[in-house]
Amino acid sequence: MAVVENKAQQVDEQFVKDKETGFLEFIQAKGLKTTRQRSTIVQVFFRLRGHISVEELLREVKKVNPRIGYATVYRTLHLLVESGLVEERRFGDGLARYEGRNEVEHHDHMICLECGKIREFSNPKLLELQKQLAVENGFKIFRHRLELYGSCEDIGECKRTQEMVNEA
Amino acid sequence: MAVVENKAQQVDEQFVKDKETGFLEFIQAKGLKTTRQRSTIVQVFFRLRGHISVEELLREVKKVNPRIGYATVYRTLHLLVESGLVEERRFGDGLARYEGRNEVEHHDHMICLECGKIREFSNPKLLELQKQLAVENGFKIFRHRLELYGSCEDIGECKRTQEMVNEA
DNA sequence: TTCAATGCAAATCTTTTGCAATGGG
DNA sequence: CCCATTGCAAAAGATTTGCATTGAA
Repeated sequence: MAVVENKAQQVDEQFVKDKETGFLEFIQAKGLKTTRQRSTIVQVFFRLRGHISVEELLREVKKVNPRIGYATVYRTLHLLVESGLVEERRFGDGLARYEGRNEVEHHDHMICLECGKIREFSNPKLLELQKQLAVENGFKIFRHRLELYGSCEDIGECKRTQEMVNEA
Repeated sequence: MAVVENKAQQVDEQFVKDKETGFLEFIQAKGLKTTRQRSTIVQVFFRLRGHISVEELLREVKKVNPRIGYATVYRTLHLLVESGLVEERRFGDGLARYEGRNEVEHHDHMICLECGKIREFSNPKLLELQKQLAVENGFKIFRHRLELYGSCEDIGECKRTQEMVNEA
């Protein structure tokens, strides 16, 4: 088991390192400075998976360097978005979440209103249809966002999760 | 011209009255009270078109009754959303916008990042495809949101708008 | 009469900003 | 050395809430 974890960690570390390199290139191209704080934040961010809120990120960042505060995390996150490595999302609760780009090429979201689980999906026909509709309207798409809100109860996911929560 | 405006106003008033009735039914079904403020806010809201921010709504509401404040507008808006007559939307600038339901049955949005214009569109094939994808994932859709971000420059809308702004 | 609704101000929550101190290039 | 970056705290902006007063049923 320790071996498997090490393997996974190595893969992760390569992924994280690539992202960090990409960010440093962006930083340097803009004539900005590389700092310990920025490196820490970027590394911690790309070790996390999913849709990360600023609060979650700061909590993890503080484990590495407790002196880093909200301001620096916000500022670095904005740079990450500007660099194109990260996307900002807002799902309804008024608070931004951030997601590393290219974890999967592109995807949309199904958000379960019962259990809060967020599932990712993607479909080429959908992209094609969107592009077609844009052309019909003389509109050029830079990016899009599609969110399906509903319930994943049908496949028992919800109930299972709820029960696990209740049992805990 | 005055005649045309009257005609339009009459149609509007019928629409507004229908919405208000629907809201009062909801209020009474919940055992809540109908108040002057709530009527005012609902009427003013449904006379407006488009994607209305709380600030915009309050400004208009104050023209009718200047004593009404943010709190009541927020609270009434929440009731309207709960009643299903109104939908809340968030486009990226961190501030909620509200839109009357059924103005058009359902529609999605194209948001121009150059000029900020928001165009509505809708397409049955899109709905069909979404439903199909949901079924494949054992997911039941209650509602969805699709936003295309890009540019409407191609059809000259942007430029025209920009020039008008510059000339002003 | 009773209890929900209102209006105001204060509180909260997320995000941004000013500024003195720090530190990269 | 110079100027961008940091950390803190204060500010800003959107939304919610506590509470005394008002008003609908």
